[in-house]
This record gives sequence, structure tokens and C-alpha cells, in this order.
Amino acid sequence: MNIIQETKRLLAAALMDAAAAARAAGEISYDELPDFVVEIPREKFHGDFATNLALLLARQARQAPRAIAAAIVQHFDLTQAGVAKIEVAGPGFINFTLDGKWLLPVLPAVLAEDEHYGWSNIGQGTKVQVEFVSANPTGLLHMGNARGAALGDCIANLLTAVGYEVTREFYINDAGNQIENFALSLEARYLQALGQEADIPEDGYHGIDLIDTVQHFLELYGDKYLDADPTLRREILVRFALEEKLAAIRQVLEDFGVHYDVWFSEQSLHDSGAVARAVADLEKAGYIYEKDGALWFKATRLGEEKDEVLVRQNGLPTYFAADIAYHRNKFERGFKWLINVWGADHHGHVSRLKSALKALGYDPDRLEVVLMQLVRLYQGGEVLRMSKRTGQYVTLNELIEEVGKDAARYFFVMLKSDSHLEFDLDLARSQSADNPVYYVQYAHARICSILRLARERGLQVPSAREADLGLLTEPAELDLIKQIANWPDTVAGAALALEPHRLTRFAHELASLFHSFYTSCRVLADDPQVRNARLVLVEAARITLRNVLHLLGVSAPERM
RNA sequence: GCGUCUGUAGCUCAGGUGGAUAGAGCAGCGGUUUCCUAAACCGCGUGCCGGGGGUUCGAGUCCUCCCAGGCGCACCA
Repeated sequence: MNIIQETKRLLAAALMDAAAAARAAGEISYDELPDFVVEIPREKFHGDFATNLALLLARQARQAPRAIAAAIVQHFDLTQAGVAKIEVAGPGFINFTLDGKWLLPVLPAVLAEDEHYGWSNIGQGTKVQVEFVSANPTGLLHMGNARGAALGDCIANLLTAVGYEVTREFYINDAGNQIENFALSLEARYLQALGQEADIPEDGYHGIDLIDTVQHFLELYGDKYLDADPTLRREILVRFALEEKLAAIRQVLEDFGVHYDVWFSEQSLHDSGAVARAVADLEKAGYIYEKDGALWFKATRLGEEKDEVLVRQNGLPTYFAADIAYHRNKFERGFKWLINVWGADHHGHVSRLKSALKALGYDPDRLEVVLMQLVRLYQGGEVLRMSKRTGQYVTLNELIEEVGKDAARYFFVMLKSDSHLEFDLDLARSQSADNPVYYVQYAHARICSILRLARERGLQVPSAREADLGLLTEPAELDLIKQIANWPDTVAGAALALEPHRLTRFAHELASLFHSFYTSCRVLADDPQVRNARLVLVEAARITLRNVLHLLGVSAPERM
């Protein structure tokens, strides 16, 4: 149930009738009604809803907005949407104040819909894929990956909630140059472990975690590959290491509450010929030419700044070529909407990938890339500099250990993805009021505490029918109900805009309204009628709060 | 140089897709508990919304030009 949307629709319909009546009476004139909005005004004293209809009509009607508004108000049928008061205000707004009880029906609906309250079917089962993290499987996940994990998972949760059929996917970059470097680095560590002289390449992987990986390899195979053919040796090492690294990545993501439906190997695109086919098809479409021994994608023909190499002089396809094949593969699997969560350092890649998809005959607008700015880590007021190559970085594993899954996820999603994220380790770690996660979770725990105590006293949350919800008239009660009623719109808005941070804002606001309510209204009051009404309200608040936290992937503790 | 993102209170950030008097948290000051969890509540804000110009009834929001910062601009991914 979305009582706010329904009320808006009623008001809009009544407004159209009123405008038509005013026109019939010759008081205003227009050909067609403009695309007006009925919205909840920012200021409370502007009423429950307001419309800009008269302002938009002014030009067509060649009349002053306030005069138009007055005419519409004259013909407005107050009974149609339970309007208690209607007035012209400001430059020509029409403000509505509804009957005080208009929001109450939302409470029984929340109790009935329970864990689905706020959900909708906007997506109508459309297949959408969310690809996120997709980190190189050569090490552990760092803070940037972690932000991507929280964002991507939350976006996937949101889209599921509004009725899409969502697939979470991790693209494994198990091909290309970095795998070569990975192999050489492993080999060097292997030889070093066996007492040989060996150097890790300049742009190789210097992280000490490779020493551990090689150690595990040694436990299984010993020095069996000491004198083996280097190509074979590297292949064996890489296969072993990738498996180990991927298992670790998969595990830490599970610990972070992220579960993927598909793990997709880049190498498989090369093996299956999908990459070659993509290049061939681009050639057929006339987008390929050869220069300096390489095959180029003529991206400039589609308005890009420059052309891109797809097959290098040495005959090996580039990452870009594989990525084109990958995204085509996504479409071929039937996804109607593709969402990628990428670090902002890849933003230059977006446009040319879309162009390539266009050249292959796909609608590039069906691919949406959520770019997130990079994470800066603060501790003790200082920036911690991270670099994967040198092995200096805070891993997701360490982060979960340090601040916990809940705080980490909340912090990563708290800001819109466009913003640089300054992650304050001390704050996230602090188990204090400063920490917004606890503030929200505490509200949930407090509600559970009330309900627990009620049960101990033999009191149940009454069915909505038993309770006289009309007794909920305190401002704190009404504000809380309003926020609860706002939840479905918040979910829908956050989902369609791919903006999970709206959830944390909503959660904080809801928690805040509950805390205020808690202070001014006693739930387990002596009067059984009041008590029952408030138990229903509190139960609805609990459900809503839990649903928000659920979408955030943050736990909703029953006691703290 | 070109592209892109960011610039809002001392700090960290919101401002639902153009609306009326721009908000929250933190920090700071002062209050609140014989009572369902004080991890809470209540009160206290003089903001050239980076700057100029434009669009219109109306701009933090849209266009344009500057300024400052982040990130890109490889036969890396």
C-alpha cells in the first residue's frame, strides 16, 4: 500500500475536475492542462499537500496565478479526497490540509504486508543484471572494492524490492597482462622460497600475501616445478593462486553479506571465441581498421574522442575487446537492463563501451554505469594512502574485523556515489552515539524492547481492527506515521535513481522520529485503548525500520 | 589542453527530477532520567549554496563562461 501516492492521485483527479468546472464556468481558459505536480510541501504549515497547477496554467490562461488558483479552489470538491482545508498561498500554490486521520490506514497495511511493506512491482519482473566489484583476482579486496560491494549489493536489493528480477554478477579478470604479471610474481616468489635468485617484475605484485600463497603451493607440490618449463610452471602456479585468491574473495564477500549469482570468467570469453566474434562482427559493421599491425575500433565514427585498439600487434585482444564481448553476452542472456558499478578511475571507459555496443546494434542506454568516487581512509585525522601493488592497503577483511560488517556497509552507502568518501575508521569503530549505525539500530532495539516487555506482561500487539487508531493524535505520533507512510516512495525513488544513500537518510530520519516519539509518548500506557493504538504504531515502525536495514544489508538487532 | 565528477554551516554531508522561509549529523553551549534501554530527548545557527552571466512567475537544482580540487585521456585493466 502506498497511501501517499493514492492520495496524490485522488487530489490530482479532483484538481482536474475543478479546473474543468472553472473553465466551463468561463472563469479560466486553457486548451490542455500542463504537467502539474501534487507534492508534500517542505514546510508543514503549507499543509499536507500542495500543487503548482495554477502557476503552470498562468501563461496559457493569460491570467494571474492567484486568480486561477482561486477559481480552481471555488470549484474543488472537498469530499473527493477527504480535504479539510484548501487555500491559495504564496505566488499561486494551492495547499491542501487533509482530514487528520487520513494517514491512519497505512498502519494496518504495514502490519499486513510486514516484510514486503514498501515493495512494489515497478520492475514487473524485468531481468536486470548488476555487475559489481569485479576486482582483479590477484589479491585481497581493498576499500574501493568494498564500497563497490556495498553499493552494488544495495542497488540489487533495491531493484529486487521494486519488482525486478535481479542477477548479481562478478566479472573475473582472469586474463590479460595483469595475469602475466601475476604469474611472473608468483614464479619469483616460488623460486625465492626454494632459495633461488629471482626478482618480482617492476609492475608485478609485491604484496606479501603471495608468499603465503606460494607456501600453500609448496605444501602440495614441493619443488616439483623448480626445473620445469617456465611457461608450464607459471600456468600451474597461476591456476593454483587464482583458485585460492578467488575463494578468499568469495569468502570475504559472503562475510560482508554479499552473495553473487554468477561468477563470470573473462578467460571463458576468449576460450569460447566470443571475443573474436565480437571483433569480427564489428568488422562486418565497418568499424574495424588495421594500423601499425593492430586492429582498431573506429570509435571516432560514433563521436568518441579517439579510436581504440582491440587486437594488439602481438595478436592478443585488449581488455576492451573482451569487455565488448562480455557486455554483448549479457544482452544475449536476456538482460534488459545492465548496471555496472565502477570506480571513477574507469569513467573514460564508459562512453566507448557504449559506442561499441551501439555499433553491434544494441541500445547503449540499456547499460547504466554507476561511477563511484574513490575512498579515502582516515585514522587519527590522517589519510592512509593505499596501493595494491606495493601491498600497502587496508583490506576488506581487516575492515570487517575492525569496524564490523554493519558499520562498514552503512558508511559506504551513506554518501551518494558521486561524492568522495572520507572513511573515518575511528568513527566507524566507535560504539558511541556519534556512530549513525548505532543510532538507527538502537531505535530498532528499543522498539523490540518495548514489545518484549509487553509480551512479558501478557500484552499482544492488537490487530489493527481492535485498536482505535484515531487516538493517535500527538504531533510526534503523526510525524512518525507520516515517515512510515513515506517508505514505499523512498524505496521506489532510491531504486530507480540507483541511489542507495537515500535509504540511510530515511533510516536516520525514521529513527530520529521514533526516538522523539519515545520520549514524549509512553507506549505501555495505563489506558488500554491508547496502549493498543501505540503498540500498533510501534510495531509498524519496527517493521519499517527493519525493512530499511534489510535493504541496506545491515542487521536489525533486537537488543543492544 | 580535452573529457568528467565535485565545490552548500567550523567539520562530514543531505537537498525526491525547478517551488514558498536551504536542512541533518558531528563539534560547541545550556537543559532533561523516582517513568517502556540516556547508545536517547529538548533548546541555541548572520550559510555572498565557489564566482559572473542567462533561461522563467520561481534556480542550490537547468544553460553558459570563469575559479579551485579529484579522476581519466596506453597496443594496462
